[in-house]
Amino acid sequence: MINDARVLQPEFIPQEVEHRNQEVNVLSNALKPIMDGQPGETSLLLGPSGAGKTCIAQFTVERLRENVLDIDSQYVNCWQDYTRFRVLYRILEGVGRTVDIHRRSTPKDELLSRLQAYDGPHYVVVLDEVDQLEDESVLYDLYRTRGITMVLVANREEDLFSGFDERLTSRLHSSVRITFDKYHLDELVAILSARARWGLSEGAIGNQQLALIADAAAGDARIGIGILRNAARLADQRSSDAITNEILHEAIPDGREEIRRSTAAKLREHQRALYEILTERGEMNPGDLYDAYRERVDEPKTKRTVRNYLQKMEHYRLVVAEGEKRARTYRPRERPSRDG
DNA sequence: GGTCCACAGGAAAGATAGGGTC
DNA sequence: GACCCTATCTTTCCTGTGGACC
Repeated sequence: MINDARVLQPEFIPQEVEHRNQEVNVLSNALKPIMDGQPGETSLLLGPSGAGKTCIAQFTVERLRENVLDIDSQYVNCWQDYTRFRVLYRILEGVGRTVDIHRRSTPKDELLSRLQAYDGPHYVVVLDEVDQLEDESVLYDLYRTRGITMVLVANREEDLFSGFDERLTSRLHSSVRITFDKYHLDELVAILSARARWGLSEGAIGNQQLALIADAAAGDARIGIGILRNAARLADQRSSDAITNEILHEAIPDGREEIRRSTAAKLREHQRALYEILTERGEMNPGDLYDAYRERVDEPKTKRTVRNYLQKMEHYRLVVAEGEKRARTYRPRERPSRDG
């Protein structure tokens, strides 16, 4: 059933992309000056989750690397590397300059100085989920660093710029913007069909089943690929030659839920306790939530720390905070539905 | 309108932990 | 091993805000 499991992984970068030629062309043009030894234009990729932003950014940079001999590139997920130190560290890592940098004994200014002293080939840095950065000043520093071209990936422009200071906003306003829409049903079917062709044995899945997955994914390619992966795994476990409708009905809820589960799995003990309380009880006010949290854990953190945790979980898109001041409530973010 | 209370979130200080130096 | 440096996490203190109650 599964010939190549890599193509069903979310981080897989395909050799060819479906239905995003225009976006690839715009980004390629923004990066084109690099081919002549000039810096590329800062690019901003915007759009909803699963619309192909990350994939297109990495695909285009890879294609550039095939055409330019002297070029370095690095992908940084700001969701995981959200501090200034970690972003700079990850970028230096991309050019092998972290050998003697230690997490807790190297001042972050040293990291920036080292990056500014970089005199190697032109360096393209893809900063994914850039709206999750704790300290956006690192973007300004990177903007001013010679030899670095930034490709920024975010969901919503308003959310991104709301946290930036004027200096940075005015710089980024002149960047190349590429907006991604959700995939249409037939586009998603084509993407899934390609993945099935590359990763599964012939005849493993039919068009009707692909359409079912695409319909359930509601325009989100990550969810669609997740469902396909789950379905293939289930079929494999049952020694079935093909993914049937029956298998799909089992795989669809799991595929939708998988992204949230993997995010929740990264939470620390106290954060997870809060998240579990909210998923068990639904919407709660901060006081009740804190009381329940205190009962659940052995050594509870202070209210202020819990507020920080909740803020972080809101950023992770696990929790929704509604209302202000005394009217504030928290609830777990609903499962993605077909209605979006 | 005044007061109380619950809440958010900023600032600063303290605690913690990893690594370097002597 | 003691001490220093640093990033990161946590706590404490504080201000501002808005709803509830009188």
